[in-house]
Formats: sequence, C-alpha cells, structure tokens
Amino acid sequence: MTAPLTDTLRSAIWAILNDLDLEGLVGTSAEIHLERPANLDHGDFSSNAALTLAKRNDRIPRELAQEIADRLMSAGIDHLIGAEVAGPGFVNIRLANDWLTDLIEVVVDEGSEFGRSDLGEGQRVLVEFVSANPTGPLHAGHARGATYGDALARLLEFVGYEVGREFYINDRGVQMQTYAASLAARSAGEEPPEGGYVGQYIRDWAALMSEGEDPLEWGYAHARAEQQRVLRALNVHFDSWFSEREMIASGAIERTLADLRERGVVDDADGAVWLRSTDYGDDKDRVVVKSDGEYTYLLPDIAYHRDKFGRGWEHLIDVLGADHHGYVARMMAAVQSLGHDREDLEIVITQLVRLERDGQEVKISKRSGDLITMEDLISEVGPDAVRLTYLLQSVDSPQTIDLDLIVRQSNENPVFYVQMANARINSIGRVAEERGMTRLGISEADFSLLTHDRELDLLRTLGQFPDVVRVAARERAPHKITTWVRDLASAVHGFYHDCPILHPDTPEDLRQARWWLAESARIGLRSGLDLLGVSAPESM
RNA sequence: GCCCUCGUAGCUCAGUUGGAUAGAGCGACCGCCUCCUAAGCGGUAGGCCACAGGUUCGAUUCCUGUCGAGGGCACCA
Repeated sequence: MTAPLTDTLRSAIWAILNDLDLEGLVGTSAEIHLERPANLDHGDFSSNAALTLAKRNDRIPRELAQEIADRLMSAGIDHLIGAEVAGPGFVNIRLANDWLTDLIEVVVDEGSEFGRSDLGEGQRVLVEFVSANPTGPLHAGHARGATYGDALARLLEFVGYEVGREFYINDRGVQMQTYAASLAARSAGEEPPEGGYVGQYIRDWAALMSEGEDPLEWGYAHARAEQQRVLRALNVHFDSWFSEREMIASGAIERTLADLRERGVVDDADGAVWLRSTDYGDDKDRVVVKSDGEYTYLLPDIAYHRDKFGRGWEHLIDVLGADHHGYVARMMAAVQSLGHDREDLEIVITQLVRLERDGQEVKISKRSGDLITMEDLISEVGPDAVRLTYLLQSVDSPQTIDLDLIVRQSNENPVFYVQMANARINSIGRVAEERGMTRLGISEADFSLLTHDRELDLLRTLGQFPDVVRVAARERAPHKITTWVRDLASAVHGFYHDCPILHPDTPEDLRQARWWLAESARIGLRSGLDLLGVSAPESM
C-alpha cells in the first residue's frame, strides 16, 4: 500500500524533472529523494529535487521547486491534495487521509504476512551465534549474542532468506582440559590446579558427578546440556549443534590443509605452515601448523567455515563478541583463500555488555566464578523482558544493563509498556463480548470517519513497518524493530486513551471503523514482537 | 605503536541512503480515572550532538586530525 504510492510519486517527480530538461539528472539521481519528513507540518512526503538540481542548472531553488510543485498538482495523482514550496526549496506533498486509512484493509487482509518481502530471494544463510565453550554455564554476556542472533535469524527469514541457526561447540583443546581438571579436583575435595576454574559452579557441578565418571566427558555433556536448557528457556533455538571434535575426527583438517596447498595459498617456512593471509588484507601471515607439527586454533576454524560452505550455505554470518574482533581479518582472509568472495562471509561484532548493580560495575569472570548467569536473569523476569532489554539497542554500542532495573517488574521496563498496549487492544474484544457488542464485516466500515490525530498517527506508524523491516534486515539491526514496536505501542496507548471504541457516546459507525483500526494495530504489534521473539499475552 | 567499535538531555539509548525546530524511556516537577486495563495519557524543565578543521545549497550523519571510553593486536585458544 505504502510502497506503490511512493513509487507513483517518485516516478511522477522524475517525469517532471525530465520534462523540465534539467542538467545533471543522471549524476545526482542518488541524491534526489522522496522522504517522509519528521515534522508533520512539512507534509506527508517531501522532495529535495529542486535543492539538488538548482545550482548546476543556474536556477533559483525556490522557483524551480514551485515549478515542480505546480506540475505535480496537475499530474492527477491519487490521494494528492497539496504540493507546496517550503524552506530553502523543498517540495512538500500532502495527501488525503484515505491514503492512510486504506492501510487498515491491507493489514487485516495480509495478517502475519504484512511486512514480509522477498529481499533475500531465497538465498541460504547460516547464522552462527553464541558458540560458548562447553566449560560452564551461559552468563549475562552471552545473552546479548543469543538474543541478537536469534532475532536476526527471524528477521532474515521474514525478508525471504532461507536461514540456518548454528552453535559451534568448541569441545576440545586447552580450555576443556582445564575445565576437566578443575572438576576432577573439586570432586576429590581438592583445590583446582594453577590457572584452573575456581567458580562456585565447578563445586556445584562436581558434586553432581558420580564416582568413576570421566571428568572431561561428563563435564562436557553436563555443560552442553545446561546451555541447551537455558537457551530454550530464553526461547532461542538452534537448527544444529556443530561439534569441533566430530569434525576433526572426520578428517576435515587434512582435507582443508590439502585444499589450501592445492590452491597455493600456504607456505612452508621455519618448519611451520603459514597461511598467506596478507594476500587478502590481513596484517601478517598466520601459522596454521606449528613447527612441532601441531596445528593452531586457526586451522579448525578454517576447516569449520569450509564445512559450512560445503553443506550448501551460500552466505555465512558469524556473530562474535568484541573480544574476538582481532580474529576478523584473518578469518575473512582464510575464507577468500578457500576461493570464496569477500562478501560470502560476514562477521558481526557485538560490543560487550557491562553489568551494574547499585550503580557499581559487576564483573563477569568464569575463571573466578563471579557469574551472573543467563538463567538468573530469566528466572527473575522471564524471557520476554530479557530479550527486549537486550534487543533495545544497536550491537555496535557497548551496552549497560542495570540488574536492579531489569529485575524490578516496573514501568521502567519497556516490555511491560509494549505488552500492555497489546493487552489493552485484546481487552476490547473481551469487554465487547460481555456487553453483547459485535464487530461487523470490514467491508461495511467507513474509514473516512477516522480523522482524529491519534488515529492517523497510529496508521502512519503502522505503515512504516514494511520499510522498517527491510532496513533492519539490510543493516542486520533487529533493534530497529524494537524501536518501531515501542513507537507503535506508544501510538496504540494514545489512540486507546483518546479514541474510545465501546463507550456509549461513540457513534456506531465510528465505533466500527476504530475497531478495525485497533485490529490492524494488534496485527502489527504481534508481527513486530514475533520478530523479536517476545510473546504477546492477551491480558496482563 | 597499530587496528576495531563508540562519544547525542542528569541516567540508559534511538536518530532510515546528508535535510527544515535533534527524539524516546527513566529520573525531576505539574495535571488527568462517573470513560474498553492509570504497568496508561498530557504538559514543563533539561542539548556547543566530545573538540578542531574539510567536503556543499545544507553535516549529529561523509573525510582528516585531536582528546576520551571499551575491546583487540602470539608457532595461546
């Protein structure tokens, strides 16, 4: 609905510009846009065409703008009721309200499909996230990657990608040995070895381990099961849990090394094997096989990415914490060394989470055992509040989580604000039933009665959803969905407050129109929350 | 020393490919329940968009530099 009209306006403007025989149309096409002004006084849409083109055509911006505005008005465009020059030379375009109210039927008709697109064209994308070592419980820091990765996957599916969610299990190596040794020591009533894990959870878990168990295997299975259980509780689901050990056992390392040699991207020097990653922009070449014959951590990671492509994934997204960012350049180089394009691998770095309590920073350290576990958070406020809190802001920014606040079930927590908006709409149906009131068919509603600012605001926000979804997906920014959901909730609250539906003073025909408007808002709210993986309870 | 991300209201943060008077929540203050959920709505106060240059009709946004915060720079994982 929104999109076709923007297309109409855009092509009408371009037709006018061509008619006016202006210079520089080709070179500036990207700079001429049709935008939605933040300020309603500036119309429903606005174009900067005159400003962009005036100088190189030796014209006065406002005069050129006036010419464009006049021609727009006589172009016979649907809904168009005004085009005027403003400011330095903007053309502000005004539309009749039915431009907005037409949206109601579209949303009701499309339902949960509203906002969906085929931006991804069915491309197969594998999102790898969390991938925490199986050496302890997931903590509050992991929750950021978990909620982000999951929301991103939902978003990409919604815009037409075929998406897989994978957890890479680092189930071998030094960390595992240290962890097993710490478990064994606690189990025997001793202190963990030098450099071992001293956290309380090691004591707790060791107590659960029966006599004669292999601490490494038992510890691995236990940590993995715990992580899976807690992720499920957060409503995060993976399609695959990929084991490093199994991959290595299958001979993937040897095959990868052979592949790299065949491609001529590795060199032998000083008794070691080096990946010439500087060929692809890395700072220095990287050792993949040490002079003692052992391979470095990098080689399994290369083999793992090779495996992902081998399984038919066309595009890979790795979600990593900021502490891994030094790894990006070499991995990008490695993937290109395997013959893939630079664009085939995308690494999203999430900045670190800082936890505060009483205004003081709470440090997270698995080794020392000072842990705020993910489970603690979920059990305090439930998965919805945890998810929405983490998905509130861009992963590019470091995030401060106030533990006192998230735990407090108050209006300071935005999840209540949003869910409340949904619950209020749903309550209309319940109350109507009690009072014996019924909603008639949508085709009988007269939406021209919707002229209240609150009603139009609600529609304006609702109409942005398809665009917001596209932008959020393109920028890998699910927090933009959160921002929109809050905006929509705000519009719903305002509408609910000022535009009563069931009240006896509300005329029946207006009641019907508002009722369907409320229904379209409910659909939008639900869709946004679904993308975030947050539930939409019908009552609170 | 080099690289990455960031610096916006007292606090936590938004800000669509550069647009007009920079927004929200919380906190502070003042109002609103004979009315579908007051976990709500409205209003007031609060800003040198870190700083300095540059690009142009126009910069919070793009470029360079400075300062500050966090993270990273191994034949460790």
